[in-house]
Amino acid sequence: MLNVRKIIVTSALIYANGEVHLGHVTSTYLPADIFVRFCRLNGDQVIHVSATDDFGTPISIEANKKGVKPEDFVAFWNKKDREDFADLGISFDIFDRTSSEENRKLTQHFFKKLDENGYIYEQDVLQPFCENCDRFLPDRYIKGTCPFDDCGATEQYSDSCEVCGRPIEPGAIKAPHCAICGSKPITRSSKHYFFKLSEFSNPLKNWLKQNQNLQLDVKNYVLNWIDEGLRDWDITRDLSWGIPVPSIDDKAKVLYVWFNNHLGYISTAQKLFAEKGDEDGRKTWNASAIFHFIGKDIVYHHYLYLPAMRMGVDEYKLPDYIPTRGYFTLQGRKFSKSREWYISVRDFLTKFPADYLRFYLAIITPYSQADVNFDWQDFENRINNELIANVGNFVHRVLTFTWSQYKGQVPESASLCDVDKELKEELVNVVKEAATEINQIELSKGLRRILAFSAFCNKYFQTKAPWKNRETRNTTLYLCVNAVRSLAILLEPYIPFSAQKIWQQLNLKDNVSEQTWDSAQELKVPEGHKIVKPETLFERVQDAEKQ
RNA sequence: AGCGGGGUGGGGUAGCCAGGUUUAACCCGUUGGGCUCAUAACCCAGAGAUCAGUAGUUCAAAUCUACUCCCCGCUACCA
Repeated sequence: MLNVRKIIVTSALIYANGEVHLGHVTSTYLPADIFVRFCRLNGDQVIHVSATDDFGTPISIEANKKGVKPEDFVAFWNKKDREDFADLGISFDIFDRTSSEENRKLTQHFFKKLDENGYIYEQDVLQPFCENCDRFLPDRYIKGTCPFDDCGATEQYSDSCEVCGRPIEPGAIKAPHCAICGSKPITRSSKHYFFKLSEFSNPLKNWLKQNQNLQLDVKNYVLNWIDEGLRDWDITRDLSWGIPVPSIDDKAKVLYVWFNNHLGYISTAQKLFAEKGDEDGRKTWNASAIFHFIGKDIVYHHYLYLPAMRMGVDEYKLPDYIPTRGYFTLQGRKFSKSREWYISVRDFLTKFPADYLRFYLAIITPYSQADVNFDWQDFENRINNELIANVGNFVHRVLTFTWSQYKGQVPESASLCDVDKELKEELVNVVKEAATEINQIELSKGLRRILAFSAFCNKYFQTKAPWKNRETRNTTLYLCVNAVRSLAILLEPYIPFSAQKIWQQLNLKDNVSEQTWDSAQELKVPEGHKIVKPETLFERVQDAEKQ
């Protein structure tokens, strides 16, 4: 292990105004976590970074409505999100917030640098203004009637209609009124800062073309976007909840959330490095492979704004990978909180173990922008047939056999027959092949490969029939117990809680997460080792379809 | 509308980017058999698909190209 890989993995920041739901988990947090856990087993120097995205109009409005300070509002969600992630086994090395001191500083630093380098300019824009509230009304501070004749829904935000789902052009909304007090806004001029995104068209194009790690479909999508012509980007808002624009004295003007939130990846990683005594976080950042896991709803921000800003400042390297996954649907219908068609992590965990969710989502989520459908019947089938009947069954039959026939002591191995040797070869193959898939972020394929190994083990056990072949059963069980240990390691990235349970039933030292991936191809459980009394690993799922 | 993704045995999917190594794979369901260590779990054998349609490229296409039909998603000043 001379060349230890240095890896920084970030999960897209969750907006601090609501609970973690299955959509977030599917596209971002679970894939990132599986990958990170694998890297840890693999001996890489890896950190998993995320944070809550604390600023912006919606938070400002909601805090206002509830009569609490935005600071307290986001602190509440930060705590709640942490708990949800922890219970799901999402293992962050640091989970911070974009409103941290570190991120404020870095954001202002970026603004100043971009300004110095000539990428920022001022321009007056006409903004809706509420005279009653004495404030400008950005984004979602305006509500009105959907302008499409066939819809006409009332009380819609001015940017898009929740009822018909169509985006609304600025200024097109009918009967506009202030979302706070309801009065009719007037138009007033306001000075805004713009980032010259348009100047980065060519550098962005070159970077996209030259980076071989980006998904082809996403890359083409973004390249098309660039060809249509990039517009400069308004990076300020007339709002008090945010990071102030440095060097101006207007407290009611802050930097746009999308200007600062992705800088949270860097500031948070640096904070962690500093805590570990590494004061030159920039150097470490630039020496690492950078992975930003995201959902396809934020492709623009991560493939255009983020790299352009880093290019403009030229201090922090660009991402190497931006694993992007698709939209989440529930029973074939679009996931939507406002239409009450969604499942939160918290709700799910009151009904089923975290590993069931991890397993199911991991196996149905491809490495592409294709949408992922959560179906309760399918969930039940896969858990019962692919997790329990395959993995659970193999582990359980081996351990209970060892317990009842050998009083829990792993028997001694004799010479290996061809079938035994085949099992040993399969062990080496699965360790290598699953690692290849996971390294390519093909997490679903990696899991399928491991399941194929488990199925192979069941077949092996059946073929060897240790319950009647007394002369070979010692060797059979010796190999099978070792295969169980290997499965625990291989499955740890996917189902860490269950993997640890298997580890404990095997009565092995330390935690399964502290093992090395490659050790899974070895037969490390010694002859004569004593296991503990096995217990059922998984409960079958019955009638998953409710809610 | 533009762009992107998809249409594979009864259901759900993989394979397609790097065409032949596939007699098209996997899970469910289904037919018959076996086993009884194991959570009605496990194993074996079988039935069932001209890979949406049409036309091409090629010695060879589910895989590449063009067009057509259907489904879904995205569209920057919305996190």
